[in-house]
Amino acid sequence: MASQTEENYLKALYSLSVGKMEVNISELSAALNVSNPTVNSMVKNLKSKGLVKYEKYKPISLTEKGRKAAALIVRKHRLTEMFLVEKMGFGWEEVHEIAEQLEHVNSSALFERMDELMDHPLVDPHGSPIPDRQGNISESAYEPLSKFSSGRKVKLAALGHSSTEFLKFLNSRELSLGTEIEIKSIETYDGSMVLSYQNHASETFTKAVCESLLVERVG
Amino acid sequence: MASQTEENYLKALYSLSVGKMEVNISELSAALNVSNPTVNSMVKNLKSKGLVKYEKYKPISLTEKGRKAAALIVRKHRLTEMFLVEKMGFGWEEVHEIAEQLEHVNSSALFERMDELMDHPLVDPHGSPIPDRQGNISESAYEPLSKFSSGRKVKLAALGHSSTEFLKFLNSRELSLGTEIEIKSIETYDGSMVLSYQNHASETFTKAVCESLLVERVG
DNA sequence: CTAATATGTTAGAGTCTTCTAACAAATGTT
DNA sequence: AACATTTGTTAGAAGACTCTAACATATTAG
Ligand SMILES: [Mn+2]
Ligand SMILES: [Mn+2]
Ligand SMILES: [Mn+2]
Ligand SMILES: [Mn+2]
Repeated sequence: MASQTEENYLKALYSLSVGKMEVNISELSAALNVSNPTVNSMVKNLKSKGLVKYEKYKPISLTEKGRKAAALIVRKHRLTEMFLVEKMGFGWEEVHEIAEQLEHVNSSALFERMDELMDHPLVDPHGSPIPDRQGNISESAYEPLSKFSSGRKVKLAALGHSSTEFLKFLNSRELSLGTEIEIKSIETYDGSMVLSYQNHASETFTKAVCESLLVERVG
Repeated sequence: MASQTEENYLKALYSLSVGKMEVNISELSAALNVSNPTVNSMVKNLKSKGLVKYEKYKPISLTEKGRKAAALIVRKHRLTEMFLVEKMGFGWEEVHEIAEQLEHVNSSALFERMDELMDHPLVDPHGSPIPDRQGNISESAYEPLSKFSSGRKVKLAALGHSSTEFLKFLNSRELSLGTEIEIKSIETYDGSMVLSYQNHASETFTKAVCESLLVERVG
């Protein structure tokens, strides 16, 4: 059984590994808000437990065992977030901090019950996929809105990141997952996009925002 | 903010203080499954934080601050147990271990939402009262079934203790909170009672069991 | 009241997680 | 290539929580 601290290291390593296959000591210390020497010693510890691959001065990667362990924590995190939104009425911007704690609860019964009560959801409230009981995850193939051109109709499917500030910003624009969006025009100077959706005829979003809006084609 | 470990000490101290006003080092170490010296040093630590009163070789008691802190953890524990039973379909014998972990989650929003979703329940699934937001608790005045005499009609209101084994035993006899019970007869030799309730015309319970069945008079 | 027993305390140490200071290796820049 | 910068490692220490062994005090029994 990994400690709560070890679990947080595994999960951070897992998130940082998306796309890339290897992670630096410094990236991990930044993500976890601890010093480099702290990460260095914890990585040695995780190596001794067969959870990470690591050689002095080389980047770190998860072993298959470590990847699975991390995915199962992510599963608990995302099931919790979805449960808080779907069954307890929280907003999508309120759930991450709570899930950060609940993900360490040791009770398969609790998370299996959440899963059942929600009819086995496939994604969390931010559109990120929920790993299955075996730790397998179907990485979603959505593309950033910024990749599309004027006139295109798309549907908001997920977010590139889910900071509270970003989520509150989207709330203020009444933009939520599943919303159908039409690209009215694109400003060539700074890449900002003018969008139309629901009862918003014309809302402008910066390029940075549009890169974090992951969408799928519609129609 | 008290650590999870400190919270468990406070809560144990709180439970052991019911009735009595003071608690021994040894009682506490037995309850928490740690050694006497461990408790000794933790008690000094809690004293330094103003949570307990303690002098060398004397029994321990909670300060008002400590009592309130403990009651608020008990509140989270019992709200969680009730939520797991009422909203997630767990049995009353399954929830204690999960609540033992969830009670340490730092999120007033989570527990307030549970409270709201259940319409501010007054007791947990074992009939124990839930302290209010201020840490006030209304100690219930139920009496053990063993105190009553033959012919008396009562209603099961709470349990003297809630070990998994006891709860499973009550499940096997289809006895749950709220059940109306009539005392058919009492065996003078060993104090065992023959009870009638619901579709059980005649069930015998030992004195020990009847002392843990807390009831209120009916009719 | 003394002796035996039970209970509580101190000392010293170990694990886990973290830090800072100092040093070493790798990388980037002229 | 030589120097400067970034990145990673080692050493040493601290705090939180736990233990065992040894000692001290309090309680109980004769
Ligand atoms: Mn999250
Ligand atoms: Mn976490
Ligand atoms: Mn309980
Ligand atoms: Mn607990």
